[in-house]
Amino acid sequence: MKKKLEALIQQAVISLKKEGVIADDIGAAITLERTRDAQHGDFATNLAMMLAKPAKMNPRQLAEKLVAALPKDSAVTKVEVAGPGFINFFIDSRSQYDIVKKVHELGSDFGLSQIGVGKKVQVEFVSANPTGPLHVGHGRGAAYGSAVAGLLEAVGFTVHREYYVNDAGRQMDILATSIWLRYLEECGEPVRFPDNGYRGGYVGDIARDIYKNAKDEYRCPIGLVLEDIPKDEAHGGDKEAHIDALIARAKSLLGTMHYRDIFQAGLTNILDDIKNDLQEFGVEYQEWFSEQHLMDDGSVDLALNRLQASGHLYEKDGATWFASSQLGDEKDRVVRRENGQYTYFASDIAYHMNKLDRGFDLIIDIWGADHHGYIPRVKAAIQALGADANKLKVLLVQFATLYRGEEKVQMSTRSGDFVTLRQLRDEVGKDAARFFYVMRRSEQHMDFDLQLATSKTSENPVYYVQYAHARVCSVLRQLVEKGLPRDIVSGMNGLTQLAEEHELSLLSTLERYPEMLERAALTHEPHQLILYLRELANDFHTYYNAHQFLVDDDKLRDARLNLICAVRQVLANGLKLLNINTPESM
RNA sequence: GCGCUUGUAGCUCAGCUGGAUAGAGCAUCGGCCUUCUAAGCCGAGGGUCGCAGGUUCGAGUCCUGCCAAGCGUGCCA
Repeated sequence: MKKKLEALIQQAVISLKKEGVIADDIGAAITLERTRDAQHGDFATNLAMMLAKPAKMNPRQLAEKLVAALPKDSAVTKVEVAGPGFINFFIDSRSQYDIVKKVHELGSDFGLSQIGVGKKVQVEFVSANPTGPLHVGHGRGAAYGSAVAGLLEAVGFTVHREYYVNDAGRQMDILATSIWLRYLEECGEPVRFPDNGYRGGYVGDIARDIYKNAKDEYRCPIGLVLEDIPKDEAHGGDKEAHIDALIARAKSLLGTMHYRDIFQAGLTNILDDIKNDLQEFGVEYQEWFSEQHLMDDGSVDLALNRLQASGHLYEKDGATWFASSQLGDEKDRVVRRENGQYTYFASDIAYHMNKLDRGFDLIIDIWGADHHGYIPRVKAAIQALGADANKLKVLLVQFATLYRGEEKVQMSTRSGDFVTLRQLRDEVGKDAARFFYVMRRSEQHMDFDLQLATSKTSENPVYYVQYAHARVCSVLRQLVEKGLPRDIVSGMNGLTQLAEEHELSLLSTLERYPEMLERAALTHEPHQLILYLRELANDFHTYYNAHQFLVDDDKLRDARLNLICAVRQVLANGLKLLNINTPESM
């Protein structure tokens, strides 16, 4: 209907141009929107006001001329000029009934569109370091990322969901060393745990597993481990130097093979946990991409060679720098340290080169908002590799600030003091967690009160939407219990009986679903979908309280049942897209 | 200091990319169950859209300057 009206308006503009009322060269981007107030009809355009100035005409006069030039259409009952120059369209309510048939015919396909067909999009999200279990901050990225991916798929894009596994680098060494020290404790060595080590209980769990299987195989006397190690922070030293020395010591005492055993035990264990966690959260990936793999297959070298060849690298102070400041970054960045090691950024350049080489039309990275300063350098890298920086779209997710009632919860991965995603799921369930996470705009700060969210009796909006779905199911059960017949075809033929205000309102909300979905997908804003579902549920609950569905009049009953079944279908389509359950009873 | 983001009802947040009288959920107050599930519905109160200018027919939305908060500003990841 919206597209139809836009076409009509376009024709009116063309004919006015032919008459010379408006100059040919005036651009006319038609903005047609649904009215908020029923007095303003169903759709309205501000076109006359937009064109008034270039056409040198009074907006209301121009609006009158536009209306006069508008081709007749049976679906449009009235067109009027209002206010400062709005053109309001009133739609024949009979044409609105078609939506019920359409939903019924298309079923779970209703709302899908084709605008993304033929385009490949990569969505990389979560990508938390495998140094510990996912916490509630990652949960938001997971819910948001999978919702964005789902939306893009719904409008036709081919979506590749990917998790970048940071399985190389210093953090992983710190983890491995932490595990080894816990293991030594298990062996009975009097270990003093480093301030900068990973203190979470899972580290000890992994260490105990290793001890159970290997006994003393990896054991070294603690005296040897600590010999000549610089002081830790608690003793007036530098915690970074302390842990780095411990890592080096672990490697030298254990030897390459044994060190790798510990390292792998940590990586495998934690990564499996993350995979399992996300799966239970309803998040699926097409690919888990290993950073180490980029190192091993020479991609990092290749990427740097390409930057070297195009003149974007230089040497200074013994390190290799990327001249990103020439491509919009604040300053140049080191890619290879003085000690010969690549920086994290170097492998990230290689990773994005890899993404580009895979031929995606659009690359979406979803990051925590604390990484926003990183965007210019990655975009610079993409440009330096000869690609269009606009191919990369970085979406930021603000971390949720956690509260327990009034008290703010401090979180630190290192200290192990954090609420895990799994804990959250156990307490509030997958559905509530997903819904809650995606309810707000992603770049918006979000206060997450655990007491409220973990309270079973809390007024959680997800129940509100699910309840509407369950209620329709319940009505259909009642129909059977009362032994009443249902004739879908007759109901479709009798849709025009649905003239109550609540019914017309539902029809128009249903019709909005596809365009809402398209917008939510293209703007990467799943909260639009949540908002819509709450609105649809609200319309339904209001209708439910105002009118009886299982009335004696067969025709009317059939029509109403068809309407509420369409509501149920759309609720289900939206909830499934968000991977939230659609209970038949509650 | 500089950069990015945010500032809307007591609280948590929407606001369709510049439109008509700024909305919803909690919370507060008042109503609705012998009738398809009250996890629901109806109603009321509650606002200097951080502040001050500017752009124009029209600004919560755009531009500038302040104020406040968060994050970033490593040869960390």
